[in-house]
Amino acid sequence: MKRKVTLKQIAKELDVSISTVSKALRNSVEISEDTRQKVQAFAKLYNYRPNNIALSLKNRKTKTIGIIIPEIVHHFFSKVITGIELVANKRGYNVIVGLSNESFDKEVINMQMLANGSIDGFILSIAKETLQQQDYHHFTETINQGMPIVMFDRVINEIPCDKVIVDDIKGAKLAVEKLIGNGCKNIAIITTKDYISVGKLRTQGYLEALEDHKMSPKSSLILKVDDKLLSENHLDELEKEIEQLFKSNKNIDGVFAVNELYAVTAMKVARKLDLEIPEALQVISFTDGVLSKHSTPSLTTVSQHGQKIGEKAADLLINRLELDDTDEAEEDHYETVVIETELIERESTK
Amino acid sequence: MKRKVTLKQIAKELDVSISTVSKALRNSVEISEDTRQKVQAFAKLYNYRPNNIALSLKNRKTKTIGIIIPEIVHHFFSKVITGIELVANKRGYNVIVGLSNESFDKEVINMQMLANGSIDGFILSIAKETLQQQDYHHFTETINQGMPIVMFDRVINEIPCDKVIVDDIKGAKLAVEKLIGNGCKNIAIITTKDYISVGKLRTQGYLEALEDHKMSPKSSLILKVDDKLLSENHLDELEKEIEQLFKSNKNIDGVFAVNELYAVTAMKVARKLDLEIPEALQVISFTDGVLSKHSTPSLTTVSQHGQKIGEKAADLLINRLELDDTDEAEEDHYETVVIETELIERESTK
DNA sequence: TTGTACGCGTTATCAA
DNA sequence: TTGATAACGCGTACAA
Repeated sequence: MKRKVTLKQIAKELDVSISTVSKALRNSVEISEDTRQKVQAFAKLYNYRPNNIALSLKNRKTKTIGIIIPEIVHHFFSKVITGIELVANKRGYNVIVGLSNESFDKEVINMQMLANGSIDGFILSIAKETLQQQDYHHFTETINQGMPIVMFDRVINEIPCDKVIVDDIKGAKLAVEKLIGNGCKNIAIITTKDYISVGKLRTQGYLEALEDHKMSPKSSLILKVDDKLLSENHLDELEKEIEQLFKSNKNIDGVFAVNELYAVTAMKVARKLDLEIPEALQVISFTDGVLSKHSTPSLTTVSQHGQKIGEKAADLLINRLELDDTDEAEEDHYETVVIETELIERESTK
Repeated sequence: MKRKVTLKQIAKELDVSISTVSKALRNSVEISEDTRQKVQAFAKLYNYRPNNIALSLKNRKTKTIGIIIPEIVHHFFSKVITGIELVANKRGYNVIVGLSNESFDKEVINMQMLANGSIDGFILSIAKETLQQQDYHHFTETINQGMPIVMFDRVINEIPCDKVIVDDIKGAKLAVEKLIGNGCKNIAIITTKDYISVGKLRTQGYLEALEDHKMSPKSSLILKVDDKLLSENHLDELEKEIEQLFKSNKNIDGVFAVNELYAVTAMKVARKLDLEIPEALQVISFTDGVLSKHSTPSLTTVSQHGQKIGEKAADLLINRLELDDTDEAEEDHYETVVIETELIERESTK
């Protein structure tokens, strides 16, 4: 077992100084052709690679991006990571992942672990618990220490950082307008409690679309599901709530769900109640994931382009990391990029 | 913007030496109660945290695990990551993720990037292309340099390292025997080409189950799909192949698919051909993911317990990393842990 | 053309 | 009880 070879070892072996080796490897003109050859040959033979950690310490940058997301078993988030990783690697960065598991404490701890030199900046989406508690000191502190953050999807406007979001309101409007255009008169929404910003915004889009078309929203058609029910363990309760919704509003002919799971579950309940899709009931969901594509019938969705979000977030972060320190104007100017949503029509609508 | 505070700055500020500060913070008895208090108060005020990179350089370990997987937008792999992250964090490690995107080159490059000091060891699942080319030098080289690897799911027996696998053969037998027990006489398998080791093993389990029950396998019932068709862009072709299978073998009454997508697609084709599930056709799939749970009908599956695989892999790796260097017996002894599969019965079987 | 010295932030050892 | 020094691996300014 040959340990990783260092400059020092090469130097000793070849009986030259460390800096000579270093220079020779970087093709410095200071070094004679002769020794350069010799050193490079030796280095190649022993498969020399500079130690990243030493470089990080020296350069005071790690070329690593920290990602903090609520969970990874989630089509949207893993798409975002794919996008981040793609751009990061292309630009010479690595990606280190922390999961908050929707918990405030884990989010804080994870950020602390990574902020102590392990990474150059964060890309993150905020945990539900953090959003509820509205305690954002760990973000501001991180930023104050000079470590940039890019937030995506679940963001806080007040925090000074770059952001990548989808236009949830517009996307929701798009969906609801599609239902209206298809002749739906009584459109229900299945959404989350308001402290989930995206849920709130999508609800807002729903309401705006109705108002724009002179359809007065009815509170009985707005189902705000407790997000505990999002967990796989509470599908039954979710079903019951939706069944209740359908039964007490027999005239529902359109459903807009703020995520795939709600939509798929709604379709399941509809089937149980013998509501034909899309004839008697049309369904549109936010978030274009695997479920939508492969459900029966397949779901019309508002796609958020998760990968594009990740790519954009990574570009924003790396751009900032590689800003000239002199450019103070740029440093103080934060961008909020909106990634356009897209309506993908499938079988659940006419 | 206050930069991260270092020992040096604290020392200067308090007019003591760096080593005094260091010791005071680690509660060394060498330091007087007085200065200890003073230093700790100051450190707390300025929110001092030791720099990870410096520690890594000094200790020659990073407390970071490198994960290389083919893709992350995949229920199984993200479950595994969840498991790894869980154990890693609990044991004080971070997790850095590289995606091979099923490409040999990206796998090699990613490993090289990380192996230069960024991490202490790898947990990985091998890219398809690597399996095809059967070029494993990057694994052996990494191991020879003293960096341990734990492989999961897609593994190579010949490589000396710990491994975590599911018993694909047994799992497949379980599934096929369930179909046989339910009265199926003509069971088809939809699998991958043989170079995908898990596909091959699951096929073997299928064959063994048939033979154990004196049912002679028919080659016409074995559909080996080109894995190009696994991509979302080629669903049509996949459907056609499966439709062809069903049409030329009208007596098929059971299908065992080696992954969810094949199974869901098979069900879709079955519906098109008016084959009732589970009355006329029963379907079982390997890999328990979101699709299985929410498809119509929901799928009976062989669950691989991805999270458990991740947890075990992380434990194996960290155990090895924290082995006493003296224990050579342990060092040379590699373990292969088999995570039991479990048949989860849902609506697609009787 | 080559080598010395320094610093990145930390800890361990040894000297004062 | 405190401080100076070396070392982890690297690159570079400067000296030889």
